[in-house]
Amino acid sequence: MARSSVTPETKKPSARDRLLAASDELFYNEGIHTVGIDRVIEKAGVAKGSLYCIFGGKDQLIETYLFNRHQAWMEVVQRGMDAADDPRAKILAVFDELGTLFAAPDFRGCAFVNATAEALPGSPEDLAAGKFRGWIHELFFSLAVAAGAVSPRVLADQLVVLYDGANTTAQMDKTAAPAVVAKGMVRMVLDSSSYVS
Amino acid sequence: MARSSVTPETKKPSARDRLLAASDELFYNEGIHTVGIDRVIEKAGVAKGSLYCIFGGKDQLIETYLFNRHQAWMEVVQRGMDAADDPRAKILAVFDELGTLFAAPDFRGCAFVNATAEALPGSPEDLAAGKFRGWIHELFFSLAVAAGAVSPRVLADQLVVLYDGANTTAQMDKTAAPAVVAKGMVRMVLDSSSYVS
DNA sequence: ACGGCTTTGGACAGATCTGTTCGATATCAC
DNA sequence: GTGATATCGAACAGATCTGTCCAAAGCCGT
Repeated sequence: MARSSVTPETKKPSARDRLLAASDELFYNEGIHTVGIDRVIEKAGVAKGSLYCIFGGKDQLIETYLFNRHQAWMEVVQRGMDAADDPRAKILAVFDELGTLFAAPDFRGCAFVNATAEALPGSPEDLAAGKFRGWIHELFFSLAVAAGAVSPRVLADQLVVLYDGANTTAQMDKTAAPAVVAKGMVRMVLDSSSYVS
Repeated sequence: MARSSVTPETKKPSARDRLLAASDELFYNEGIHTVGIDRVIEKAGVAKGSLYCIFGGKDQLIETYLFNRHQAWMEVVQRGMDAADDPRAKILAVFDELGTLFAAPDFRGCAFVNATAEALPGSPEDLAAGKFRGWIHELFFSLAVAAGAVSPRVLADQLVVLYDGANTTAQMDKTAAPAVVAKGMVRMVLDSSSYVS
């Protein structure tokens, strides 16, 4: 998944990349606190010493894991929005991307919501989640502005709730349907909010 | 909070109840895997032997913790709905209760969503979350039917997404506002869905 | 007051966790 | 090849975790 450094596509990935791939899968699937370092290095096929040489500790590994998740998801969303022309279509495209995300067999909810569930305030997980939330809010606010909504703040808040709702419902009920349900409500709030253009 | 057995209100609570009060606070605030048994028994002021005599192990303590959370929340919602007369008002009442929940200083999201974040499939947490989800869906579906919606299934699905969205957004952004935002969208979907009566 | 039950405190076992250390080995640039 | 660097393997330390055990002390109904 999320490659951190620019590694040539040839040969076997570096220890760092194998570590990141393994921690991504394990942390996401089973939870950050649930998974020990030993599980990660075993899956990555990397010596424990290398992990502490490369990352310095579990905390930094977690940080990088969340950073890469953030980065990868931003890129997916960006690509989805690029394929749409007008702001309204871009907003809907975000929820389309959510739909394909939910349909992935290993979907287990938003990594940041899950990390927050087992994070103490001020922990690396909490800080990463804060950055992610900032991005989400900026994304929907700028889209709401671009869409020419009379109250972009209101529209953005609604979109955030629908985004989070789709995510959580899909995770808890193990179905991709909430993406469609949320998209319907997105159309509703878009229609209810008056446009300038 | 959630008292499990019928204990007289006099004197100091039983070891079992102190254990449940402590685990409720610790598990909810810091996560289930994050908190060890020692923390729980220390906060409860109970010997470790008592815990294993009363509950048999951490798993059963977790089960009871989640069971009581489910029970307590059901009662709050029920009381809120009882104070409303028509189905539409009952639906809105659920989101009002969410609002006061979010405003509580120790709100940290839905206990079942958080538990699922660190739970493996088939674990006690996962099973408890499944029961909770069943209740949520039944609740909104029966309310949708009672409200005379043309497609109660559709309305119920929308309400579930709005419920989950309000919860998650409030948790992640540490604000009670999503209850109001969601309530606005609830009115929207209620108005869009045609009524028989 | 007595007997049954709960609870206590603390020691103990075994597993697992993070993190450290270090000599041996693989890899790669030159 | 040679040297620098990355990585390995494995043992080790110290903390923490769940769970067990048991004799002593407290509590409660009768």
